[in-house]
Amino acid sequence: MTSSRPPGPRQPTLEDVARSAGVSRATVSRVVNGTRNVDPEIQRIVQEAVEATGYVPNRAARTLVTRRTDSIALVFSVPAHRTRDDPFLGQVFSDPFFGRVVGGLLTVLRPRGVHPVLMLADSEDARHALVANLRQEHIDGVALVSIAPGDSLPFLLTEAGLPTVLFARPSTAIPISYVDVAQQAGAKLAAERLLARGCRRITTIAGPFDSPAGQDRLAGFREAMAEHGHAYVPSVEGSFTQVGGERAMRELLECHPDTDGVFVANDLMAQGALHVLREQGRRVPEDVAVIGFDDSSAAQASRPLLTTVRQPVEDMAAEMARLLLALIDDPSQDIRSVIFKTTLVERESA
Amino acid sequence: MTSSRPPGPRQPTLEDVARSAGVSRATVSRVVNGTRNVDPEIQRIVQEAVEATGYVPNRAARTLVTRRTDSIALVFSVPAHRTRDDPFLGQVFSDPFFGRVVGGLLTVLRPRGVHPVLMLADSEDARHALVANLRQEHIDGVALVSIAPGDSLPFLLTEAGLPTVLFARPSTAIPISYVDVAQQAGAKLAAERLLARGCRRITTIAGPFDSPAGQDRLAGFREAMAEHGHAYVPSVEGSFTQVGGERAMRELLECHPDTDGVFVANDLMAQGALHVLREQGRRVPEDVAVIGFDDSSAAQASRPLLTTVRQPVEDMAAEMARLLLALIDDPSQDIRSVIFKTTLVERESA
DNA sequence: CATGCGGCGGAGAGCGCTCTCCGGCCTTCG
DNA sequence: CGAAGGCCGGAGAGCGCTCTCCGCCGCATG
Repeated sequence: MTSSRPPGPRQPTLEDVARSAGVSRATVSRVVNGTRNVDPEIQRIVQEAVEATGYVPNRAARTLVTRRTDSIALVFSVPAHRTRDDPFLGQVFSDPFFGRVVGGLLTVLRPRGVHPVLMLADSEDARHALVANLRQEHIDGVALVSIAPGDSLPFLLTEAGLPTVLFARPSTAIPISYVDVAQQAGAKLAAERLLARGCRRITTIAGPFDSPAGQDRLAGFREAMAEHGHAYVPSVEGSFTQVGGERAMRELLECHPDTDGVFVANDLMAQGALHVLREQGRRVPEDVAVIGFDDSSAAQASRPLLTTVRQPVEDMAAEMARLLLALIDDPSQDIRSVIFKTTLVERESA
Repeated sequence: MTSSRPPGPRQPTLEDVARSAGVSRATVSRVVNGTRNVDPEIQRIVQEAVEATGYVPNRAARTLVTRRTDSIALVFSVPAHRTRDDPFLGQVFSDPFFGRVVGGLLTVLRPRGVHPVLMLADSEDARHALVANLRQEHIDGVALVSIAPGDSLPFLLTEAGLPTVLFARPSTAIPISYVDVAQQAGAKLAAERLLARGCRRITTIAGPFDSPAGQDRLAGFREAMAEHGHAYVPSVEGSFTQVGGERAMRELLECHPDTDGVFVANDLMAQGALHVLREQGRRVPEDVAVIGFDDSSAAQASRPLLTTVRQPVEDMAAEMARLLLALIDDPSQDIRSVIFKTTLVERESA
């Protein structure tokens, strides 16, 4: 562990630039950071010296004094136990959702020169290690995507005083900033669409009951249905995975063979549901209309193309980044939540 | 930019621990890093002092002297222009492949306490900025996934003397370490499978001709077919995306309506191909057998389930991490390549 | 008993940067 | 014409850590 880099051609330092430009270190620093008025002529000279020497500031040195790293942690907090439907660690990341979050974050982070450091919290140990890690001040803040029910991380992080923003409402009420979509309103869009199509025997495949998204979508859907006189909507819980959706759809068809419309709480499950419907000879949307949630890539990969409630994941992630950067700039800032609107993307399945 | 953190309760430093334990800074450092023999009794005392004070080493300070960051860059280098089939930045990341690489890397990186910093190089400017960035010594090495044809980054990185490992063979010969699969052997598996099934009018949807993977899979497939007396295999170039696969499949069916077996150079395209085949009333595998490549999540999301050539992406990524860490430990090391075997995953489509 | 040597703790010099403080100069105003 | 104030560059003190060097001590060896 004591390996230092071979001496080699040492990187130029501020000192070198200063000497080359015939000014003091402080002045070079000021020019490089644009931090105070510096005589234009001197500025030019310094710029040239920087070019000539090929100087790049050393981040560690800068961080040591500013206590700023210009890095944030992008943490995915996931359940410790793999479920039947999701046996692999890899699965967490093979969900396209993951990539969309990253993409959205980067649109905001890159122009500001902030780098995301990827971290995975998949056990209670990992969560604590992570907090210790973050206390090493090698990160300015945390963008947390938690899909672990009853996750302790939001709490641990706020407790540690780390600027944190969540993707999606925390499952227990905690004073913490987050971005989310209007889940219930989204579910309502789905309900209205199904009703407008003339569906009368409507059922739903819900997300896990221990996830806020699962709860909200189900609640929103039921409420909207109730408003239209449908007092009761049969539902089956699924695990937000494709095979979970298949299993749920089978169960639903068994108990409610006359189903003519299904709201499925996410696209992955909806994709599974479509497979089962086809397998059982039901035409979609003629016999059974299907609406998903997310508008993920699965929605366009499925046949028929999935009508779904669009969640603007990239925009949400971008906003998460903005909130986080603001919070880092001023930690005393009030916590905030930003709720995004959903839209119904009408394709073929409903 | 001049925001310092409010003073607050300062983090304990080595100095604090040393004082509390009644020893010198150096000794505490030695205990914390396990770097030299220290009297067991003193070791114990120091440990306790560390616990008592809640000390965590400051990474920036450590990095400043060791020139080690314990972070690597995970760089995705992608084409500047979006293609018709892939118009969005987000798409790069919504490919499940991305997540699988991350998952594999983490299995090796985490136990070693190394963090991946996510970076995206999507333009020539971005690539140069990235190199400058890396020269700030805020990263020990680079794991590069390049899907940009003729990418300059592998060259720029080696030139800059940064420890680098590629995922997949570089498109131009460059002295650089990489991991890859035996693409041609994989394509051969597909060929043999199709032939064994009795397919006689075999065609293929190739990947982009300017990507090594695209070339190799096509070459390997053709060679294997030739070995079995099939001198010529009609092929259409696709873009490695689902709609690219659809387009290619349509074209293929138009020119070669008697096709009874198709090797598709990746699963995403194969998924598109399956849709087109169904749409045109061809049964899979009875009328047309289809084999994909990758064994990505798309293979299991499609119906019929896709028979495909498995690429052990997670294992490859893990090996990439191992190679990189070794290279970082000893930069004078010879460059190496590790080639993984493919296997045929037999499902329903062939 | 003198000498050598290995083991182990302490002292202190940086790593490269930022930032406060100071002082010189120029401008401005009484 | 003198004092006050503003602007801008330089000096220098750290930030928290590692690591080399030094010196002490205890033991083995001649």
